[in-house]
Amino acid sequence: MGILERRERLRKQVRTDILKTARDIAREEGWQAVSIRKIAEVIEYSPPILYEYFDNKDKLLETIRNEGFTYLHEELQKIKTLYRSPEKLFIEFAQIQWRFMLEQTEVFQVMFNIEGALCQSKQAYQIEFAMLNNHPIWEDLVQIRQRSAETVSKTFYEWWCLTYGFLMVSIVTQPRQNLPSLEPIFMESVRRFLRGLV
Amino acid sequence: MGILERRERLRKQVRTDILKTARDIAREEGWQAVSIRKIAEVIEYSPPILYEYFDNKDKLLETIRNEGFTYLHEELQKIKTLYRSPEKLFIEFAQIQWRFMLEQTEVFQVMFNIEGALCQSKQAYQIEFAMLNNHPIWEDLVQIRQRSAETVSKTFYEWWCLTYGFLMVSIVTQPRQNLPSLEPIFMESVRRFLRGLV
DNA sequence: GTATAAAATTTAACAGTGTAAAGTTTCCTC
DNA sequence: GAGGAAACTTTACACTGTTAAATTTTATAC
Repeated sequence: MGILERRERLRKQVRTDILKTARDIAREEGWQAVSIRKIAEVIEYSPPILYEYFDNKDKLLETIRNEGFTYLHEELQKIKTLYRSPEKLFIEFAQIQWRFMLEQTEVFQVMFNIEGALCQSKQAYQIEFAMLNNHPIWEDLVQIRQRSAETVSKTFYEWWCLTYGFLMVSIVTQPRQNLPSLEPIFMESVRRFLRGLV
Repeated sequence: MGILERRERLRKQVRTDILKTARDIAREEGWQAVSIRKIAEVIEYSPPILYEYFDNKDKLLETIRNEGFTYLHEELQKIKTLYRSPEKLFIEFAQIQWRFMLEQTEVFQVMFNIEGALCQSKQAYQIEFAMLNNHPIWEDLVQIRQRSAETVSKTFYEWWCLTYGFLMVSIVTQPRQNLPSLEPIFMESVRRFLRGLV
């Protein structure tokens, strides 16, 4: 009896449709324009159906946020096998972060609660910083800085703030067409930071 | 006839009351909880009265944002007379930025559209970056870096992103009670940046 | 002091929001 | 085909920003 499986497939499809629609509306009109009713209209269901898939709007955004962080972790894992030099790895990852912000701006906005995106749950950040010990980029940081674990932990936070902070400021304060011209400046900041570490 | 003047005084008072109330609610419950009706209730007027003072909610937030930037500019002007060394000046200003974020968190949130605060008008940023040429901190940056105007302009943007970016990331991702412990890390980032400039 | 004009303020309304409860339809099993 | 469960919709509530119309308060002229 493939009925249950078919139902399960459909459920999964609707779920991803909801997430995609939310991102689409956010991309077109900004997060302040994303409403349960609008999503429902696009996926051609009545609004309460969304609550069969997500407890509330906040959990929906939390899912998008988590998917964003997951994507970046995966990208980092990929390039970890390509670059042996820690410096190269950091620089490459900074480029990935920049591209991510440009191409999936609306996801980035949810990840850091900017520009009208608001996800009250801060669980993702706790996980992010709790991962410190087995964070994909962590061991490389140890390689560059031959210091105590605490020092490296601090440096990791500095790195986090430098990269994501630069992206946040840029996306919030700069008009879209300006962003590409700012990438070299971002990369120079990253390189300067890495140089300052030795 | 002091009638008109009394009216004008009262108008000014109500206006500042509106701004203060908005900040108060934001401080207590977050910006997503700030509504025209709630502000009206606190200042004991009916909601439409607020539109006699601000065109719309966005302009109200814009005012709070502008006051935030103005405050920081003034603080910078003050310390400019105290410190002759550019490095010292930058470090001191970074400390002022940190204090400002801690003590006027809700204003900082509006300034950078984070955590539910959303002011669509981006005029303040345009002004901020247009001021580049006569920005209070600008001339000191030239002193440290003996380079072309373009290079210094880039470095100014890097500085902006480093400081405000660090604050943004910290305020969004960290629980309140963690923030004080992060100030030294912030200051170290700032010092490392300045060291990297020479 | 009262009538009149102007200014100040409120009430009512519209179209939108997230979300819960109740009602309805569709589907699957026996 | 009947019974029951699953899927889905309708309705409702308490909010939101904002506008137009109605009302009250105030200041001036007689």
